[in-house]
Amino acid sequence: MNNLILINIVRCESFNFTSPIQINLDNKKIVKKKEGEILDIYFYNTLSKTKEKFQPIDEKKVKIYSCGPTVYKDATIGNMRTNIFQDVLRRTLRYNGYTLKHAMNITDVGHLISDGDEGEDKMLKSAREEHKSPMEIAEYYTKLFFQDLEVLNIETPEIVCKATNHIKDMLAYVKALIEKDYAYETSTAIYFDISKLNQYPILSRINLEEQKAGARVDIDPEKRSPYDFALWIKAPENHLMKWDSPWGPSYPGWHIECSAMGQKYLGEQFDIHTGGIDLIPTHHENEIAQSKGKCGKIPANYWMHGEYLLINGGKMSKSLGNVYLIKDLKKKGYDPLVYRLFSYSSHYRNKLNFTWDGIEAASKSLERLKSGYQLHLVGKDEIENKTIEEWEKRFHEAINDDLNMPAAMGVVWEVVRQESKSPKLADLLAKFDTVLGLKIEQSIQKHQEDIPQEILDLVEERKQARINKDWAKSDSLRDLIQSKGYEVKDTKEGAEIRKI
RNA sequence: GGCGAUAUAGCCAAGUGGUAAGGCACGAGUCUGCAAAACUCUGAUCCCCGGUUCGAAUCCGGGUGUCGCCUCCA
Repeated sequence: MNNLILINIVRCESFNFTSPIQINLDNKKIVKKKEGEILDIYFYNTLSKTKEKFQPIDEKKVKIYSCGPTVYKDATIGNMRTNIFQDVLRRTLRYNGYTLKHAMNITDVGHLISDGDEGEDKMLKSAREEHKSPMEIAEYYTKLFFQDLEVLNIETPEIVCKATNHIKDMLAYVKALIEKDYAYETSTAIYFDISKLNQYPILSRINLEEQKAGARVDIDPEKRSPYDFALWIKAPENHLMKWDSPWGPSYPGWHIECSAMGQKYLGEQFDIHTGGIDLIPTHHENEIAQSKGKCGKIPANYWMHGEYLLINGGKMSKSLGNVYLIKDLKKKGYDPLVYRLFSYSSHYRNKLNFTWDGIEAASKSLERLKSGYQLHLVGKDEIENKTIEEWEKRFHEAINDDLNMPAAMGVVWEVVRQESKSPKLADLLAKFDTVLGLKIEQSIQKHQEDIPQEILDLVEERKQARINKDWAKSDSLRDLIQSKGYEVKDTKEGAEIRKI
């Protein structure tokens, strides 16, 4: 096992634009606690199905594990909703004075698919379709993923770990499970034996006896229970991604990477485990099973899950052609931070319905928010500290109440709308923005197309006409510009041109 | 078939026992050569039926609708 060899992996060394561990310097910016500012935090815990008071293992440092992206395809705005939720969680904990140790995996080993191409690995499918090596695919999509995080102002976790860099750790984990008799070998794989657990499943209230096991999937006759899951899979001959192991050329199962890396970086028990709601019944259930088998413990004390983003009231799917990416927002001229604000219109545990009308509404809101901030910045009114403290407390209570962003935004708008304008209120909004992450201090980023010289000339001509107060000419030029596909608006800073 | 979620103004959405936050749209107004932007103001008794209570959107029972999961999935 010490002589771990990569088989058939092309250019795996080149996949190093992110090192296994990234240190995020931003994490040093800690909001200091003042006297009387300490408030309890409450999180909904999927384990208990209730909202619980948050009590970290360490007094000051919170350890979090997030299930990260599988990098064989584009990350959708749905994926990004979960990432925004996780980022708000980070920022809220820091607002409360905690430091963070947050680990996120990059799944660069594919998993079995069951929708048609039986047994073909997703990573390999992408590789075949795009005529690239699996590592090139992974590198490409990982890069795109981090670009999305950046434009959404989502902080990079302190630790980012790739599955393929931790094969050794996973193998050790599986070996330990076999030694403790929680796993068994068949002709095709190493399976986890759920009958050895005192309780399975833990997160879902499902009676396994009543489930029609295997009704929609072929049952492997060698499995002791239909719910036993693969820890390690023996690779077919033509399989591209495989590693040497005590069971020959093979590759890891879906759940083992999170267990192995989570334990490696955060220990046998840490504070919070996050992910999308869809991970509950299978992935997180099995992660818990693995950890109970190896360490006798549930790995995290709090399990937090983000709900789905719906598209026009239904599920996002390729077949319906309603899969949207962050770049689609940019194409339509929206700052991706508009999507971030849009996500605050609903609580993270509720479904949120994506519509372009909703994005347009959020876009207007973001502009107004920024404008409100600017108005306060140059204000001269006096505001009592007591009033500010009151707002601050209400905002703080909202975010500490299981990240209730819609309620928090209510407080934000009260401050924005406040009749008395004062830089103190601008400061308050800036403080709120350490959690919101909307960059309200910056002017809005318009993703404008390059404006042709012809249009620019017409705009200049119109500018002269306006100086001469030749309104008829000015208006006819505006019509002409519009007929050529551009819209011109007069602002304090001059004409603003936008492609229609 | 099993599990779960949800139903609040035109749209999005907080609120979990004391008489409905907020955003967008609409409308009115201020400003502006006009338009746009910006700013101010304006709207709902909470899916239906029954119950508990001094009092329910909020608790209980029964309906109805919508959505998700049970297969890889944020």
